[in-house]
Amino acid sequence: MNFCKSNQTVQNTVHLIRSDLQAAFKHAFDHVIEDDLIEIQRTSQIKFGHFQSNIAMKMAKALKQSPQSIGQRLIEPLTQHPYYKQITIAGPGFINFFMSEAYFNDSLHQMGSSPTLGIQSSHPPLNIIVDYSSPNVAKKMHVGHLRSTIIGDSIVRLLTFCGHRVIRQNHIGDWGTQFGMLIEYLIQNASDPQSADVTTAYQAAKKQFDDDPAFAERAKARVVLLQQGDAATIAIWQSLVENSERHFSEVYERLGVLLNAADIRPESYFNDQLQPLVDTLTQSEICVVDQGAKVIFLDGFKDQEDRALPMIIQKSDGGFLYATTDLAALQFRLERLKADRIIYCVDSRQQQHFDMLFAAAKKIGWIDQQQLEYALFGTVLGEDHRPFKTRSGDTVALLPLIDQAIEKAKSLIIKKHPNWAKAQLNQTAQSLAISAIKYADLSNDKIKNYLFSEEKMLAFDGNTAPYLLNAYVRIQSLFRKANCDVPTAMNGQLDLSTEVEIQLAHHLCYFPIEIEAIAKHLELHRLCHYLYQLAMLFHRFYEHHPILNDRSQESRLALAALVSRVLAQGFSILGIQTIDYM
RNA sequence: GCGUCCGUAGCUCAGCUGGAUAGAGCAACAGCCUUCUAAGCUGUGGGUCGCAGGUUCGAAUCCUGCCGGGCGUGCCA
Repeated sequence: MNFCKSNQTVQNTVHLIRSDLQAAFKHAFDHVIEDDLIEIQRTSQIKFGHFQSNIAMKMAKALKQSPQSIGQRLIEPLTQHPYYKQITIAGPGFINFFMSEAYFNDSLHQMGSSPTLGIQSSHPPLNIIVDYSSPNVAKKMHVGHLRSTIIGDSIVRLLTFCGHRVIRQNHIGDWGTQFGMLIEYLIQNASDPQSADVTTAYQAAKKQFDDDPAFAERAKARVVLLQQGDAATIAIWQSLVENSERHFSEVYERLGVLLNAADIRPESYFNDQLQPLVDTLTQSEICVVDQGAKVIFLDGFKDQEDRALPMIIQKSDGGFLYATTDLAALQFRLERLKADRIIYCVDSRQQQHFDMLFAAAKKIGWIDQQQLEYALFGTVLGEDHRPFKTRSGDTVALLPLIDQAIEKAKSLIIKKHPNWAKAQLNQTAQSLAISAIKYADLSNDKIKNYLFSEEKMLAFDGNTAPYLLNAYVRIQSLFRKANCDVPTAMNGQLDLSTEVEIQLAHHLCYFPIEIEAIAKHLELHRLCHYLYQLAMLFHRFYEHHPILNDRSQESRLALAALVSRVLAQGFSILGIQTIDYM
């Protein structure tokens, strides 16, 4: 399956080199080698040229010749194409290709004339479901929801950019026994469920549940009322849900993520389907009764005593579990939403649960060609390398965390621009802080735990949002000074002459290929790394070359314009807002 | 115990399907603003890639076994 396709000069050039090598091989050794045996890769260092092939080393044994002599015979007939500037044999036998200015001019021109920077939409588009964020009603969103929300949002943007039909699913936790005690507590204290501070109420309810047996009894009875659909109970529950959803919306809006009310498909949505689902699975003997519970046994899962560990889908008391809801949600996504690919953006601690879910779906026979996968992520750690908590040991709430980052950004901006108007200061600080939080998360390999450091994420040096945004801001400033804009500058004639310009061009050309690879494996940190290198190369270019009022102004502005577009496109995929001043 | 993930410079992290002398940033030291945003650029020092085997022309990368750490492991989510 193709998740994203790049089709432009670079890729055509890779094909060109490959087929040239193939022809040369046939000519020199009367031997046909298969396409996929000839890898063409980007060189590790600029002194080795722009592309390289290791085919001479691969074939040395079979041909009983040294890689160097094989390489030598291969490159002789290769030197004709105007895209090749120089071809050399080096090191243990690499064939290094140095590309010509014509190649870079053509590549950049083609990229610049494409509205999608050379990325071709996937045909046909796939229905891709991204399950992310998934906060719980009756709890404020906290740092534990941050990664799923940010990573999921970026995955949605990435796959949308690649031309897919992406369906967001926010599987919020709005059902379960805990609502019995919460509702009972609110009734007892005559609290308004629309406006109550649910986190505090929840904690108090839990405490009373543990300490007061009479309350616990009433809470349990309330669960039954809720499940039976008692009108008064449902009304309170509904208010609680609305209360929480307003809070979720506020967080999503402040973070600038795409999730909205229409993406919410809560646990309660599947309530009616749980019993029928269990019954069907029982009838087909996929689900069996074990120790009083209804379970599905799956190969390869063991408990602590090395016995088969089943997935429990109905408790011995008749209650359902999150495995049941997830199973029903999966069925819904496959059958009703016609999912081709489903991506669960969840904490890596849930891996086993989802392994079981996927295995169950296969056992039931729901899965044909569709792909179930997850974007697993590690824990957010504090500077002490322990899970990120407040000083008192509580989970860190999201809104105060965002506010704090904004304050920090403000103080940094004031140092540089003491005279900025309040509105500009606030707006820039907000953009910078949100970008910093997102970028810090996305730039780390998501499977690893990551260290949350406000200091580092807002640093102006290194692989941070401010550093990248600064490259963008510098370009916008250039265009203001030149009285020109990006689309106009894009039409300028390129005339690349220096090593730094060529390096920048070479890196730009790789954008579509990077995006293609990133979309396949959902490696967002790789996009960050790519953009970081682009920003670094641009800063170097900017520092070493005069741009305005230089005889190369037209060419250099065209180059800057393309950098601007690629940065902006990259930021857009990461969910980062561009700014024009900082 | 079993499963799973992680282990790369003092610190935070890259290293793509195996490829050349393992790369950035921070921190340390030394330079660069009468021209486009110095929130920048240039240079120096710093690594037994957890350990040991194996596969290979070639291993941080693949395989096996250890060591260390996180997480999960039957009716919570």
